[in-house]
Amino acid sequence: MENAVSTDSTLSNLNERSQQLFKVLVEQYISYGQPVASKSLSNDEQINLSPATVRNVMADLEDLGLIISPHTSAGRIPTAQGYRLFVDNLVTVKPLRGQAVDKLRIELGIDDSQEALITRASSMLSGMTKMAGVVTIPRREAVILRHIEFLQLTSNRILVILVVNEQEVQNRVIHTERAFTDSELTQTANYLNQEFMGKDLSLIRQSVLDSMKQERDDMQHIMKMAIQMTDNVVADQNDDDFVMAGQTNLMDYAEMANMEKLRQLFDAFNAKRDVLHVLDKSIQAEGMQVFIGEESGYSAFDGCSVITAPYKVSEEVVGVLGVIGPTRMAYDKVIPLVDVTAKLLGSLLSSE
Amino acid sequence: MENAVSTDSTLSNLNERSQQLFKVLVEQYISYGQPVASKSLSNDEQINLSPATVRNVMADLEDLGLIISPHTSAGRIPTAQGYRLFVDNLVTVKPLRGQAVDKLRIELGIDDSQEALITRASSMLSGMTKMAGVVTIPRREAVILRHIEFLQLTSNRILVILVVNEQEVQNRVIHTERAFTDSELTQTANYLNQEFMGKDLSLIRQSVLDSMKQERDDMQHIMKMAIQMTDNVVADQNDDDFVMAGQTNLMDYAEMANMEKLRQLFDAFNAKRDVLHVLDKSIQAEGMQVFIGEESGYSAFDGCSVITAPYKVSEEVVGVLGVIGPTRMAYDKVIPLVDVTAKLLGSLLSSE
DNA sequence: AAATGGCACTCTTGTGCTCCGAGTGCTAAT
DNA sequence: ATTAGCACTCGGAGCACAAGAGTGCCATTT
Repeated sequence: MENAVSTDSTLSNLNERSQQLFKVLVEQYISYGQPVASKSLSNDEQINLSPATVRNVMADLEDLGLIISPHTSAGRIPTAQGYRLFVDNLVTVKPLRGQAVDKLRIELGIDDSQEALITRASSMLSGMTKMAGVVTIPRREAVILRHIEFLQLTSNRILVILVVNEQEVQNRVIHTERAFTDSELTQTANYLNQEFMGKDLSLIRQSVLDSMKQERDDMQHIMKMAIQMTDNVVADQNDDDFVMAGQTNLMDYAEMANMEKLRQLFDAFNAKRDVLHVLDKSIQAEGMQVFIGEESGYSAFDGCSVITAPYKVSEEVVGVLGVIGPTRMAYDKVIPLVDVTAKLLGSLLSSE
Repeated sequence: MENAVSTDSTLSNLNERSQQLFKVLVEQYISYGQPVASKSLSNDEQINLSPATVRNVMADLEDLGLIISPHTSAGRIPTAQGYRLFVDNLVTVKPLRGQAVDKLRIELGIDDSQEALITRASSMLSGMTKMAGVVTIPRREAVILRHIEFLQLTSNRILVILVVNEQEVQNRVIHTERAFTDSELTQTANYLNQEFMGKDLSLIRQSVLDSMKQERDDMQHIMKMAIQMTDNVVADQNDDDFVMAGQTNLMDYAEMANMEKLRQLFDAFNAKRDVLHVLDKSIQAEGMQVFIGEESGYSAFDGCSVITAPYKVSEEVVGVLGVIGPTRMAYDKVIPLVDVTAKLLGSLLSSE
């Protein structure tokens, strides 16, 4: 994890007891949402210390920047740094019971189309956590051409239909300088289909470019179009998309009461760019990620945590899913849920 | 308009002066968002009455249910009923200057694809009003077949690609009982293309059903599929969709400060159903509509007004667009804006 | 030396009170 | 019919005060 170093060095400043105390404090705060007082910790059955002693420890924790006091006569709440330490080293995740996993699998499994599956995964994440769920549309590295077809619309507009990866249909209108006859179009399509069916688009692009050097001039233009088209498709893959559900759940949290902040958050959701960027980090890390508060680098997300996990189809990472909620969330439950959902989604997509 | 009767009968209870007074009151409230006091009205240059006289009139207006006082020592604000009267009979709309219309046209015109056009229209509505804009995806009554194509995926899954209305591409996977050969599929596609290109889908459906009675059994199955497909396309048209922009603008209005209400509103936006239903009313009325507060029949929209206008492609209504904002909005400016945008969008879609 | 009891101190929260200003409704005068 | 005048109501701001929650620190205990 990125903050491992600083987190670990902080950790080495803490003896067993302080860690335990801190852990309980975070857990209590997560449960009740109120600043935690020394007395309240002292009452905890896991802790056999007087409030006064607890206060001494808390003072240390505060010096280390793990907790902070909203005001003199309030208890302490964890800082972003505190959450980081908690999540990286202290949280005891509560794995889902097998039964619950089965339930998830069944609920997810009832959809057949890929799109429905993604949507459902997203709304399940949101439903189970009462926060916002997000799932990216899967993107395979390889884009395999299955079929290409040209259709003349008007004299200088041609509709290109491209079937890739089993059943994704892409289409785009291309403007040409001169009119083509139907037979020219059919011929070109046939050529491309015979030559390149089953091949990867990026390979095709290269081949076509090469062959254009010796090809007769006639075809040049239409070939260029095909190239252009494949570029478009590949580009489309990049500004990929995600499905989000349960954004409005976030409105129910007290920490989101600030309308200005809430608006920034929802704007970020709509603009997609920032969310996408955060999700991207997770796909690159190839493992579960927890972003706490502004760590993600976007001010819209401060006060929020994002928990993500990439999902795989046949050993290849094709997407990410996750949950977005207030920093004060039940990490112990959400982390395994995201983990399991990613695995389930991957396996369901593979078996499709 | 639906409430014309009750509105008119209220109107007949009001003399010229009361109407004028009421109109100014609503205008002031819309401008400043504060309850309007008798003194404030009396100061207005259009009104030459003492505060005391104004108070007498206001008392009448209150008896008629047009205005209400939040508490004793506050001014008056319009009720939903009051807004209704104002919008139906009193508002002086401020038509957009020709220059502004040109600007709109140019900004809208820079997009070429239909989808981009719709999206842009929606965000322009939201941008200009600082409220939420909404535009339904256009739906033509007639669905003209341009091209159909079958593509075998696996032995019992066939991908049907349908090009309709110039450049909309629809596709769907159909499960079959037996495998078809490529030539069977090509043959069927050719047959359908030759026979039905340029025809309306619903006609095709009927023709195919008829011809199936005498056609050889072989084709039966694949024909059924084609029917099924066209049904799907038509059905898709019905559970139509809209594009919304600027929802978050609404968060900035004081009247939306209640988180619970806000959530209901956003939930309604996400569920789409209620919004769609309100928009539907407008498409049926074939003219501009103003829904005030709960008039729309959905509690999620109370405190909000929805202003809609249908838009036409070659004389036929194909969609609706509109603006959603707080009941307290500048009707005099928003109404003409929605009107003009609908006309512009219609003409741009026609000329595509 | 570590843990704790005790205590002074700080800060928030809630309550009750007063005062002021805004606006109304009514009545009597024009 | 209009208006001036006036009593009345209500919300909001300001203030003082008490109660309660927690802390920090020191002196004491273990």
